[in-house]
Amino acid sequence: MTYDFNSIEKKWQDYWAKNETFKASNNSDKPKYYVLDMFPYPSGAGLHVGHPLGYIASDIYARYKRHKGFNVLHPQGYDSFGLPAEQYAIQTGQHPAVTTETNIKTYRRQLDQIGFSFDWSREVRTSNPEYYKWTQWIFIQLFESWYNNETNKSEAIGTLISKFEVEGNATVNAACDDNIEPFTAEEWNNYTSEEQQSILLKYRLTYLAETEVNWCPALGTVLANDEIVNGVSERGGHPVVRKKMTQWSMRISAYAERLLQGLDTIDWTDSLKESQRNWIGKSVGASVSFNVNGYDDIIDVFTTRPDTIFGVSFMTLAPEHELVSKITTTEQKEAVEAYIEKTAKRSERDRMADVKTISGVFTGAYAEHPFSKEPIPIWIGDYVLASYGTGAVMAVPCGDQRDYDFAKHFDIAIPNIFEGADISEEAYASKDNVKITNSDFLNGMNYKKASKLAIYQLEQLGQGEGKTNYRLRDAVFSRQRYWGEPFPVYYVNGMPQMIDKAHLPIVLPEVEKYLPTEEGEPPLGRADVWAWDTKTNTVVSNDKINNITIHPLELNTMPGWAGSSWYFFRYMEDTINRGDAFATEDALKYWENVDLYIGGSEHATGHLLYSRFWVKLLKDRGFVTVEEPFKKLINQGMILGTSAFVYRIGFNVNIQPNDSKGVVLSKEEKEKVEPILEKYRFIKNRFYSKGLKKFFKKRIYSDMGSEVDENYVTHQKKMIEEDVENLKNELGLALNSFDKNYSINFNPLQPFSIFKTHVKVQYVNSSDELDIEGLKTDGEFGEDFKDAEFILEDGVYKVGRDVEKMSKSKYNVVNPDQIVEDYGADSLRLYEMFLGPLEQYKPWNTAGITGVHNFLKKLWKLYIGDNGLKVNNAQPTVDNLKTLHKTIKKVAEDIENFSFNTSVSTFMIAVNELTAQKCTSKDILEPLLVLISPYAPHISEELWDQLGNRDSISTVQFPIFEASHLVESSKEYPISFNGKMRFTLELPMDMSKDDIEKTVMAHEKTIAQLDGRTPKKVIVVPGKIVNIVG
RNA sequence: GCUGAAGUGGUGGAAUUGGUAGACACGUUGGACUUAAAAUCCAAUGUCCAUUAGGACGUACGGGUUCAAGUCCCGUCUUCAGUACCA
Repeated sequence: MTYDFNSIEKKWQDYWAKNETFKASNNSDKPKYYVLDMFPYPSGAGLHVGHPLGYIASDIYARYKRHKGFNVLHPQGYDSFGLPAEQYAIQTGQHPAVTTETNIKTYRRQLDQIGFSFDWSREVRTSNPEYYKWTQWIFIQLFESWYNNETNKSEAIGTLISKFEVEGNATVNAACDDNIEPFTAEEWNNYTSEEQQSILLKYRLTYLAETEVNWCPALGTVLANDEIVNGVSERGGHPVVRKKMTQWSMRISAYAERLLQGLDTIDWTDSLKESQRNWIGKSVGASVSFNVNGYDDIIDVFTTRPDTIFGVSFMTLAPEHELVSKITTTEQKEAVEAYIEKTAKRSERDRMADVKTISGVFTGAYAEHPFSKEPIPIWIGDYVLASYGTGAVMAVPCGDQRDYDFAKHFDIAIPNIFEGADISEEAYASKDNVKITNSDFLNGMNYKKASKLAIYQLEQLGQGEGKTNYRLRDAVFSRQRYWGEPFPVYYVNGMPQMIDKAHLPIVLPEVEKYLPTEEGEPPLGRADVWAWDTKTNTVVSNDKINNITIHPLELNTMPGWAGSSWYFFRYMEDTINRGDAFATEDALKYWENVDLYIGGSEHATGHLLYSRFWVKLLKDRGFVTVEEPFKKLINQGMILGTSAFVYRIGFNVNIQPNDSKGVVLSKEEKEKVEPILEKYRFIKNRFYSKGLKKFFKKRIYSDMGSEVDENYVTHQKKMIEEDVENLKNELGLALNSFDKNYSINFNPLQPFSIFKTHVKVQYVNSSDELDIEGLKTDGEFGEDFKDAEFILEDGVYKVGRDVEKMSKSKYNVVNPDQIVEDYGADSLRLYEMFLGPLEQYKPWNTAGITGVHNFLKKLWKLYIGDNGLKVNNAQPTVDNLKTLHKTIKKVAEDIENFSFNTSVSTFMIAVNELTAQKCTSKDILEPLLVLISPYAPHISEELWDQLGNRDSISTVQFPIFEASHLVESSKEYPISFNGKMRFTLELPMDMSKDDIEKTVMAHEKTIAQLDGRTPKKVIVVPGKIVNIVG
């Protein structure tokens, strides 16, 4: 019997599905363990070998935990709202729900064939109305909440209204908009309903506000900060501009401190926590108010260095600052306006890219120093960002490099307030090891003391206070897209109203086209049936809108992160109970939160921050009991593709007039010559093998002279002679017809250009040799290679290789389907783990899979011989037991440490040893299968079955390690001389230090090594090493 | 610039508290089996010197601590990732 992996894997996958082997129970005596993968977006391209990496790791862990006696929840689902399906819909007119369904089918088939132990009965899809009903419900909860800074948690909006009714807003300490006017209880009670609603919006955790958003014209939508990379959109790389729009926002900033503090309670990687800390960007300092001379206005600034208050020599406002136009003097008006116009034109991207250029204008106005009462000139400059802090800074050039550069550039005074600091070249930016001077009452103090006192004195003046600032901005929540969750919102007189929970879900309407309307409204603006009837509580036709009982519905949809911010709770609930709640109290109580979460690090500041925010809100409002969604998180590294390249060349030719005057070609002449030059600049149809590339690095053979070796010249000559001749002939013909004399010159430094083109990795074997015929007949490349000529080296065409991200456009994608068919899912699983540490980025190389595949064949042969099962009840030998228990120990440690690559090696060693030992003992081979089963479940189930077991191996107890089997009676001691190992010597384990020394010193090899010298010292570490010094 | 991670054979990688560097694989070379191929099995494989015995060098680079350093300390370089006028 041979190892027929295809039928074995099919058999067990069917068995697991039929018996619901991995269905989790919400009622169990066993301890719970929740293992979760970041759920995939089902793209049209299907899975490539990089995708399952994390799933395999989490599956091994889940299966291990089952062996360890845990009730394991290991679900999977789809993040099925998203841009690609919508883009596809725009192009083809196909409904995104249809393509999404097709893609999910492909994903499911691909996932199933890898043998994951998912509980599919709990699947979720964010685009299913029964799911997004609850996303809409959570949105309503956010709307119905405000953040009370006194209790440091969110409360129902009703508690805020009660306060307003009794005390007004003076005593309320809430996370809210900063432009709220104070009002009394009486005023509140006299406001119209609309005025009240408008005020409440400024307190709600999700609110409608006109915000500056990142508008991406190419995508026709708004993007969140984390969806922009280097000033362009993450998807597609389109430019992004600032634009004011009325949008739903999430008041995540209310949770900044708790999001920061919470990081200390969770087991995530340091780099991930650091990313979130940076994103939250807490800075502690003070706010200081400067009076503007001649006006009633004040300028508030935030500073982290209140101790340097006496070092202020100017102030800088962002060009967008609201006071600029008011305080600018007539003399400076023109310059200021010109500057504002100039900076407004510069895109955010330009401003970010160009950090070096210093620019700014004096407004002519002065502020008053709070202590010295000296006048301080007020400047504007675009190095101050309107969106951070108050959009104004107190500039302390001696202590801040940007202020320093600005002062130097505009020749503003740089007073030194640091004792003994040299500020002739740059600012002294460090807080440490320096005392304040020239600063009145702060003289002689260090940073800490001076800051404290400065804040105290500012408070006495009523011109400042201690303050903490966060970089974290509120998150824009509206998207001008079709394929996302509709908001459960309609508008009465422009004021948003929530639809009652009882009427959810509000289902995405049908539209004819998935594009924005001609008026620039989002795609939902095209829906004909998209109005809310408050009498019948149904969605009705738009033409019925009367703005009395029937109102327009919200046209935006929610962003991608809405559905993914809470899906981990949905899995906790069995499908049957999902109607009444997003998850029942019992389910939430039992599963609590995710014990292990595995996914990519690209979600560091998006999904992983927003989920934490929503969970904290749900906790505050009493819907869940946990403060954090993911206890432990591991980032799997990306599997990279090894791209293959073929090479083409071209000539860099110049045409020069023979007279020295350097007359250029006339227009007509140029027209004649250009096409010829173009033809040879890139010789399209000829491909050179990689090794021949080097012959094109240097000069053309004809002007090489004798300095170059024979080989070089002959090679190059052979290959390009014809081309050069043709080029010269064709050009010569053209040039001869001209009046002037021209000559053809190859660019002396770089006569050739080398071009590389991606080719499909499928046509390249493990020795980098290209299957030319396969490539030529590949339809996908069209005519590109059909008539091409391939110049070989040593009889073959060698491609160049480079490691890049796996992507369809780079032709380096490896599909797992083919691998599963050729080697089996168990081989794929083992190999993905064997590649290297989970967290690391690593290139894929299919050739190596034969190693793990051979291992599985050897494993099979250990159990099954030509005449069937070899396993018997033989008494295990000491060596058998040693091998087994060594393996148990190592594998258990590896899994706990997520070091899956090393356990695969351990299995190989174990099987190699047991094969050599000719082990047939069931007592050894049965537990070995349990060890291997999390990694290679199909073969393990099959052999387990053949050993006569009736039930699945999946919940069999993990073998128990017994140290007694590893106790050695002797040790192969390395004997080193001056730290260098020279030979080994087997000595009894219980031999004393002195005896070891005596035995070693008496050994002939020691004597030979020493060659008559007397050692200075002999180090003996029993059980470890002997080192002879001297 | 800042923050974080990393740098080990031809390749992926191993070495858990400082104690035999290169486990386990891939690849390569040679051999066995076969009419042949595939599959399988055996052997060699860090570099250099040497017929052998053996020796020298060797974990990015330069120093240091130690009987002993891939591992600890100081400095430098390179790569990758994140972030960036954040006051």
